[in-house]
Amino acid sequence: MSTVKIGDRPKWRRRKSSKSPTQDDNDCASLAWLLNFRLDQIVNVKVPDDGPVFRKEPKVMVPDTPPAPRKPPYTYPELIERALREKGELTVSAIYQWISDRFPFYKANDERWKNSVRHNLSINPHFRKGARAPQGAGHLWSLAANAIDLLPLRNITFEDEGIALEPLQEARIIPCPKVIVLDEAAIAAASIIPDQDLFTGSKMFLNPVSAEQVVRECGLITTD
DNA sequence: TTCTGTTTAGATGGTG
DNA sequence: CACCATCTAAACAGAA
Repeated sequence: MSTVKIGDRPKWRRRKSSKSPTQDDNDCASLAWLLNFRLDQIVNVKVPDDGPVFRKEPKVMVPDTPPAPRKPPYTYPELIERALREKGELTVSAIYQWISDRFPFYKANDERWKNSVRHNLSINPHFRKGARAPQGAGHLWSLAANAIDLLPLRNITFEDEGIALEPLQEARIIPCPKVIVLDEAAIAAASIIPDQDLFTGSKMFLNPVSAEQVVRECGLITTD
């Protein structure tokens, strides 16, 4: 498990641009370099991180700011999953709201964790994008039919954190059309079956595992 | 313009 | 050490 991040220390790192360098990037007058600049890497001085600032006097260290809320021990997929199990289906902004309401660590005006939430919604097959939201921007997100409960896998619960949770309702499951489920199975199968041609449907299996078998073995659900 | 959604890339920590 | 899961950052496109 990763243990970093928000609030631990700033990351003055910027991703290398995938674009070719522009004139501005090479221009000495550009201030873009400043974003990467850390004084403490150039000279031997201590640059305080973003954490609470401590006064030197009195002898007892007193934080100037109240202690920052501790990062909850849940991953983003776990947080999103719980929100969706509790509410059925939510827009992205409602997921933000659900998380920041329950976990002060995730401040409503912090863009960083929200980016991660969107990232997880996009890449995690646990989550399905449904119809457009009736009002507001974006779509309604819900749990995929084959989504399993993530938290029990780690033997933790939200109650461990003293978080007041509403009773779970039967999550609204977006039924996956069989073709989509089989696509996922085909992808899974492709990872264990060398030389399978997904496009031509070639049957040159080195290991005779069919997509249907993967569906069965992996517990994927088909909806006819 | 802002928000949403997708994608890519890199960092980090755990595990075998 | 390699691999994996996760987190974070960022670029970018499309919709409202």
